[in-house]
Amino acid sequence: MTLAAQIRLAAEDALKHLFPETEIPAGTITVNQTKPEFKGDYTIVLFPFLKLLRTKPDVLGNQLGNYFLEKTDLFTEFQIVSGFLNLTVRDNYWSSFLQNHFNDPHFGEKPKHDHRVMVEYSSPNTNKPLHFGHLRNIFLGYAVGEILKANGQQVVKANLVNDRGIHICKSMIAWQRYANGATPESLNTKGDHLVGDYYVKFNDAYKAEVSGLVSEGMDETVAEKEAPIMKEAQEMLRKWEANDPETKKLWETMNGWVYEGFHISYQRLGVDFDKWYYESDTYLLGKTIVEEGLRKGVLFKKEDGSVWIDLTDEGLDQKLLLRADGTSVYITQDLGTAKLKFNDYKLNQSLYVIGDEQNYHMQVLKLILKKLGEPCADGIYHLSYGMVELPTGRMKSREGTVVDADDMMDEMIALAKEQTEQAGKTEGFTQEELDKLYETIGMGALKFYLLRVDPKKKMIFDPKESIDLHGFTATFIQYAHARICSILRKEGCPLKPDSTKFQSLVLSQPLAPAEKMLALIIEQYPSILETAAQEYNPSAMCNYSFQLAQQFNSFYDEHSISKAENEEKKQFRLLLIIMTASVLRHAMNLCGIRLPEKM
RNA sequence: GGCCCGGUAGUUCAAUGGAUAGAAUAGGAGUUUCCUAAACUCUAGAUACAAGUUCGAUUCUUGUCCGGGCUACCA
Repeated sequence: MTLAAQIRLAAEDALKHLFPETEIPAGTITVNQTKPEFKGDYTIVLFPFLKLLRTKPDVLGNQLGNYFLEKTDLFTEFQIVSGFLNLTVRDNYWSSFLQNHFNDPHFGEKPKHDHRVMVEYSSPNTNKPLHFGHLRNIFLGYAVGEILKANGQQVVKANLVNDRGIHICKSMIAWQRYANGATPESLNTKGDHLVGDYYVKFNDAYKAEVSGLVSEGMDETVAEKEAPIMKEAQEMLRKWEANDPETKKLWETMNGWVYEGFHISYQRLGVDFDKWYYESDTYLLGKTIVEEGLRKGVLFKKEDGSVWIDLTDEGLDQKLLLRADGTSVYITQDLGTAKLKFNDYKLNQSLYVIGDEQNYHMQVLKLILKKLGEPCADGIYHLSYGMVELPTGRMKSREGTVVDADDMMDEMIALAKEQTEQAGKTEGFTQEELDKLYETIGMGALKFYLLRVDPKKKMIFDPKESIDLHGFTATFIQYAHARICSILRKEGCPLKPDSTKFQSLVLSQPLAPAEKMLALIIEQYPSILETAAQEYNPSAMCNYSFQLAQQFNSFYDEHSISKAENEEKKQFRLLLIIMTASVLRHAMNLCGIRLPEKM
């Protein structure tokens, strides 16, 4: 149990003893870290109890404080400052805490339990390569999955590939028209980029045909429907749905190219999936659910035969579920897929990492399932995140302002190389080690940059200046970690040392503020990890890791480890930095960020 | 029009209803005979506006203003 939780329990216990008549409502006990300008380590806020217990802050503070000193072994003293009870934690608490946990590479994790959750993320279309906006989704989904795992949940990471539809047909048509049989091999291109290029070519040709028709006097909206290339694409989609062998073959070939490209990108991004769903398998699902809904009277049929649900009670509109011709729409297949997921894995919960422009869609999806009485409805959670925008606004493929994901990775790694060389830190590395280091630094910076912000907030990305390797970055944390490793190497102390070595440590001298603060921050890690899981928020891990690295740097500057004042101090500080490194590694690893031992 | 989300230093981000609103970066001033200066120390700078609830509001409620998203028989 974390110290803050222990203090909360102790306070609860004290209040029960001191005021047996009064019931203290849950949640009224607030325990905070003491502000640096006051003496003490943790603070209990007294205000909420004053009215309830009809007492004064000084009186209550003294009662509580004395009770703690008498009944627990946690504190050495307390101060009362205007309604706040500031508690000073016994130094030996920190040393024994470190001795108990420094050797545990899983510090902060929770035991496994049988809560099954699926995290669906990435879910790309197969008509174009991944871009910068997708990266936020991918890192977020991966990190949330890992964070939930560390909290003991059974996680299935899933990718639902949108592999069919008119957009894919557009690429196929353009390829047929213009490619002359070109393949990724013949052009020496990544397959996803090749297919994306023909998607762009389609749009160019389409635009040209429309403006041609307009100049011949056709109305623009009519021209948009009548352009031959668009009609070809629609015809191709019909053939696909009719299982035309030739169309299917081309579709399989081109999708195959895209998957090869995606797999390279995913591997480089360091993310993985336990389950792949393909829309070509799932797009017909959902119709049976609709039929059942009709039988139950939850849905209704209009005169033309189309099927609807009325959500006006919930402040929403009526929503179409089946067209008049009986074909399904987007949300119909989502209903089916939602149920499929729960059946496949007996899930308790199903997370969808999807951009916030689909908030309404996801709300409707959940609501419909609820109205249909599907048990999976309650487990559905939309992990909504804000768009990544450029200073000039949204990225638009039509305007060519999309930042390609592969390019972005290359640029970051190049930046890492440049900065490392500039700082003259390449000595003592082989070329192979250097390349690995640049990748670690570049990818780390990219991931941290996208994860450090609260997911639900939209973020602005300025390709020219946004990404820095100084300040609130992964590099800062990586550097602190490398420094620790360097010290440990020189001290002949392995990263995961023998736990018997430090067992005899007893403090005879008071801890310096920088030492104590570092231990205090480390001790909070389990509660940070828990909160990050509850809120599905990896930015908590980033903020925390940065704070920890920052405190380490201050400590490092002020106190020497190798030349500590005496052996006792040296032992304590070694424990401190071993655990600092271990927690940093753990926290960043959950975000997919690696920390080098040397940089 | 309706619904949803956001508005905090010049900029990018923090702050379970708690003390004098924290960082980073850009700006100013310093630190290297000593474990990695990709670091450290000091300095200056912000809650859009107005009411309300509260001992206490960046946080909760309402209204106004600004920005974004959604509101398809597209996926």
